[in-house]
Formats: sequence, structure tokens, C-alpha cells
Amino acid sequence: MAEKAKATIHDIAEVLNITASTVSRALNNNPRISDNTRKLVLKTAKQLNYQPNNIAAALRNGKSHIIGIIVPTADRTFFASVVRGIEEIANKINYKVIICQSYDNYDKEVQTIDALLSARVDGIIASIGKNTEDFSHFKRAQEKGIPLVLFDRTTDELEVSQIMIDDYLGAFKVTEHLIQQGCRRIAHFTSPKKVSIFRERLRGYTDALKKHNLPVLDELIVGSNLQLEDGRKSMEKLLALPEMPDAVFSASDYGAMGAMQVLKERKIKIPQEVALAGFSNEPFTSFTDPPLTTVDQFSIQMGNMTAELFFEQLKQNGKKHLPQKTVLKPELIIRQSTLKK
Amino acid sequence: MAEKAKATIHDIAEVLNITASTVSRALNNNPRISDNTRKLVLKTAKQLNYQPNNIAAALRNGKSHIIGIIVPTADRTFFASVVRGIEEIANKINYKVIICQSYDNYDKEVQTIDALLSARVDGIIASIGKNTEDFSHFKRAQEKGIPLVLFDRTTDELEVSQIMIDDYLGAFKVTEHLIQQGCRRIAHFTSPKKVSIFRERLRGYTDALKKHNLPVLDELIVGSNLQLEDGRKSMEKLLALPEMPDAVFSASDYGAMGAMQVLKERKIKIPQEVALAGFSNEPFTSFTDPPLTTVDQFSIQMGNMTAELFFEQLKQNGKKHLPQKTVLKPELIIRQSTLKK
DNA sequence: TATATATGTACAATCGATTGCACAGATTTT
DNA sequence: AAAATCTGTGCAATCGATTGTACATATATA
Repeated sequence: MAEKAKATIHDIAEVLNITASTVSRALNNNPRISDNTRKLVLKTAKQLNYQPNNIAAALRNGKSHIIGIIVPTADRTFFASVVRGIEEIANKINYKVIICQSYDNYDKEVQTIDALLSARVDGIIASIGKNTEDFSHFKRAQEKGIPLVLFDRTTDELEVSQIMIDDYLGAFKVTEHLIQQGCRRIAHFTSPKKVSIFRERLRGYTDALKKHNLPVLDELIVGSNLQLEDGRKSMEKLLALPEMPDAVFSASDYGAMGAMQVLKERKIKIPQEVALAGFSNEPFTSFTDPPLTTVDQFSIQMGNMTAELFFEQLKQNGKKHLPQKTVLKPELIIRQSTLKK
Repeated sequence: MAEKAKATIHDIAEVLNITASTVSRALNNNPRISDNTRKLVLKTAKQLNYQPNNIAAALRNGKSHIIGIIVPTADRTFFASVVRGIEEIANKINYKVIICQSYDNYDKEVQTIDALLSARVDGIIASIGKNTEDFSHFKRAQEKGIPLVLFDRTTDELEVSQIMIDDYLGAFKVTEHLIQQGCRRIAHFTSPKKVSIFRERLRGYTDALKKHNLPVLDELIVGSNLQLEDGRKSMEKLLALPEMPDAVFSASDYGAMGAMQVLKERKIKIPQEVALAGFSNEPFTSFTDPPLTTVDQFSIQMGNMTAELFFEQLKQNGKKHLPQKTVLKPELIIRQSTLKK
């Protein structure tokens, strides 16, 4: 029972007294194989419990039918959903997906690229780590002719197809919505990191203020890592100001939650005294009390589209292609945390 | 720029006027290679931008250094975290991980097993789909000598190592905690599916009631799919009873959230009038108002342990091993939704 | 009937890395 | 100084599937 020698096409060939090439062709539906032979081969394959060895085929063909995905972390809803979206498409055309996490660690990201190249993946789909400022590891991959597509956390420093949401627009919509609700002193939680998504959200925020002739005040813009704890601290910082804000727009839902906790602890009414909005539409935002206004990023669809973009590029087989930049429109999800009226 | 022919050990050999075998040995730190040669090889490898071809090595060695993971869905926090836990361990010893989702679909699960076997993964870690009642696809994998480890959604019908949490104990603890808080009419949301985790939770619930001489009332046990909407409906059903329950223990956090929404809409006080508890410690449970008492499943650690169990088995290299069954103790997380005192 | 075309298989090289064995030259032992 | 041992490297087979080319037989065409 230990060594059920795995059957190969040679074993099948031997049984039928034909050669491995014929078996291979029969299994691959090559038209030059007679129906009779094909049937015999299939039958014998089943009998021997034959399982094709993709590794051998991959070596010969130079195609592994595996694509590598790099995400900062796989257990955040957004990334998990995008991955799911990618996998849905990949599976349909018989591709498998290797998931790698960079943990927002630059060195790990570099290593991961090398590992994927060594694994001879047919291509790479990635969302860049927060701390990455040098992109030569991605360039190396591209130079080897490996198709590369970036999503969400992207960069313009690479000639690469990318798919992201319009963070600027999302933030603009949130801010404008807050203004329409009558807020005039709107604070913003952002991240000082160089990741473009946060800069874009900041830009959307400031532009909306400007459009409505509201001042952009440094004291109301708080930088942090945007986690729950950061949200708490940022909120406390704001409450220590001479004049309280009448709204907080956090660039992350987690940051908004931290703010919500502090506000509730201090019995500050949401949204009457301070309106609150987040970004990402994490599942929990509909459960909170009050439910949180936020921005939906269509993560599964984003995964689908990323995969489609990727496979399109893969089909072109290394030929030059113009990098496409697809920008998805996010949707403002208005909930009670901002509904003053 | 298109065809930067990827360098192989033969290319390195040619440059240095030695053979590929020497290069291979040099790269693998074989002690029989002189330091001088090794240095030259490494230097040349770097110059040529050599990237080992794992596929070729895998074919030769019969080891792909890839393990397959099958989960019902990758975008649920619990599974995403377990996967992360597995990946942490796997990466440390230079293994990669292929994630596959069964979507709780039996056919897809079977196909996935075949795909992984063809990909020649070195082993499989899986959590069984809800609708799977025949396990021969897993048996087939085992017969081929592929190490298999199951987590969370497991079965005793296979001779296989498994790792799960003690759902019975978790449910028992929750129920006993509710009783200690003075609740006497405790309802339970469960699932009619054959998945053992829900049956175990139900058993923990009833046993705790019995231990404290409380009646087990059918009218208080509501079956559903345990999603948010189901929780709402179940709660409404309970509120329609002649006598209201004084506590609800849902076998899922989502179900509990549904109940919470209904209770709040009806201005029924939590926990004073109805205490509320869930199961899984989804991230959002700490954000709700009031924060939800629930049971933590240590998902990342579960992933770590699953991976460790798996690699232990892998090391034994097909030798017989006694399947181990590891049961993790879950932790009761007490929050305000059940604290009457 | 002789030649041309179709049909079905076989042969052998290939993908890139690994490894048992052989062997030459250098060093040590007796 | 002859024999034994050590060092460092080369040779060639191997992992399993694929595929261009060759070739034999069968059928169609002239």
C-alpha cells in the first residue's frame, strides 16, 4: 500500500503495447489518433488510476498554469475577497493560484517575487506593500517576460497594467456628503505612508472642502496607521483641540471604529454632534451602532476584473502591450453615522 | 528585451568551462566542491541573473515544495486566518501554498483534489465542505501517499490527522456563563446541516442546561443557515412566543448580529432583558453595541498547529503514522452583551 | 496498376536540475 | 617508492510529458 507506483503514460503504453507518444496524443485529443486507440488509452488510464503529472508537462511546455498572487495580508476582508474574485476566474480556465503574503514587509515582498519566479509561475498579480518604495523586484520579473498586473495598491513607477478604485472620487463623495449634511469642521484620518490610495483619499477630501469654500486645516488632518487603536488616539487628539470637529472621515473603517468607541465613551452623539464615516465597507460596518457610512470597493468584482486583465495580457504571450489602467468607481454607502437630518 | 533567455545551470557551466553537475553541486553547497569553484559559480549565477527552475528540480526530486489547501471559502475571517497561520509556518521552511476554494460544493471539492494531485503537491490540508458526505476523493489522495490533514470541518470516516476546536466545550461554557448571569430561558440558534461543529455546539448547550437542571425546550431551539438575515427571522420567531427568552446563544456571530438588530429595533435591552452571545469571535463582535460575548477559536494558531502537524507527517515520508486528533480549547470572550451584573 | 494522399504510430530529442559512479591528480600512509 | 586515501570534477541517466519528423499501411486518384 505504501508505494502504489504512480502510473505514467509509459505504463499505459506498455499495457497497450504502444508508445508513450501515442498515449500522450490520445490523452490530449490529438486528431491523428484513431478513436479506437483513444478509447483504449482512456480506459487503461482509468484502470491504472493515472493522474497526469503537471510538473513534467510544465517543464516541457514552459507553462506551469499557476499564477502567483501577492497581497499584504490574506486575512483582511478586502484582500480575501479580491483573491476570491481572482480565483473564480482563474479556476474556470484551469489555472491555479499561489497566495503569498508580504505582511507589508519589503524584504519579504522581494523574496516572494524570487520564490514565485523560481516556481515558474506564469504570471504575478500583486498589491504592493505599504513600505515598498523601490520597485526593482517587480521590474526584474517583468524583464523576464512574466506578466504582471497590480491591483489596489499600485504605482506609476512601473509600466504595468493596474486596476484600482477611484480613491479620490470615493473620498470626495464622502466629504461632499458630510458637507451636505451641514458639517463644516470635517476632520480626516490618513496615513503618512507613500501608498497612493491614502494620498488620493486625502486629495479627494481637500478638494471637496475647497470646492465648497471650506478651509483645509492642518489640525484636522491626523496621520496614523489607521488601525482601531490609532483611530482611538487620533480621535482623542481631535477632542483635545479648542474646537471639536463636527465630522470625522477616516480613510479606513478600522480607524473610524476606534473613533466611534471614543465618542461613545464620552457620550458624544453620532451623528448629531460628530458625524462619522469610514472607507472600505468592511462587513462589520453595517452592524455597528450607528451603522457606519463608508465606501464600497467592489472587491470581488475587482478580483474578477484583475484576473481578466491578467489573462488577456497572458494571451498576448510576451508581446508588447500597452499597460492599461482601469479605475473602478467606488460607491458611497450612506448609513446613519452621517445622517444628521 | 523580449527573449532574455532565462539562464540555466548549463549557461553558468559554459561560461566557467565546467559542467552543469558541478554548478548544481556548487549551488547546493555540496561539500565536494572547492570553495573557489563555488564562489565563481555564485558570482556567475548572479551575473547571468540566474533563477533556479523549481519545476525541473521538482520533476527530478518528486517534491514540488507546494502544499494544497482546500477551504470552503477564503474570504471568511476564520478561514482566511487559518490560511494565514498555515502560510506562516510553510513559508519558514520554504514551502509554498496553493489555495483552493470548494464553495461548499461537493463536485468542486472532488475536482480540486484531482487538480492538486496533478499539480503534484506534496500534501493537502483541507476543511471539508458542508455538503460532503462521501469522502472517497480524500481516500484516493491518501492512497497515493499524499499526506493529508483536516482542520475544523473534519470527519471520523477517514484515517487522518485532524485538528479542531472543542465546539462542545465552547458552547457549554457560553451556556453556563449565561446561566450564571441568571438567565433561565436560554434560546439557541443552530444549523440543521450535518456538519459536526453545529451538532457539537447544540450538544454543549443542552448538556449545560441539563447540568443546571434547566429544561431543554424545543421552542427555544431554532434552526437556520445562521447568516444575518436568518438571525433576524429566528429572533422574531422567538419574540412571537408566549414567553420571551431571557438569553439567546447563536452558534454563529452573524446570527447573533441579526438578533441584536431586531432586539434594538424593538427597544429590548441587551443584556438586561435579553442577553446575547455568538460564536467565532469575528472581528466585528468587539465593535458592536453592546460588544458581543462570543467564543474565540484561535484561528491563526489553529493554522500554525495544523501546518506543524502536517509537516511532521510529511517528514515521516509516507511511513505509517497514527492519525492524531488535536482538539483546541476555545476561549469564552465575555463582553457586555451578556453581563447583567 | 502505379502514384498520390491520408491515416495512425513510433523514434528520439527536449525541458533543467540532480546524482551515482568513474576517474585523474594530489596527498598521505606504510 | 608503492599503495591507499582524499579531492574535485565530469559523464550520463533520470524524472514524465510533449512534439517534429519519419515511416508503414491503407485508401484514393490518375
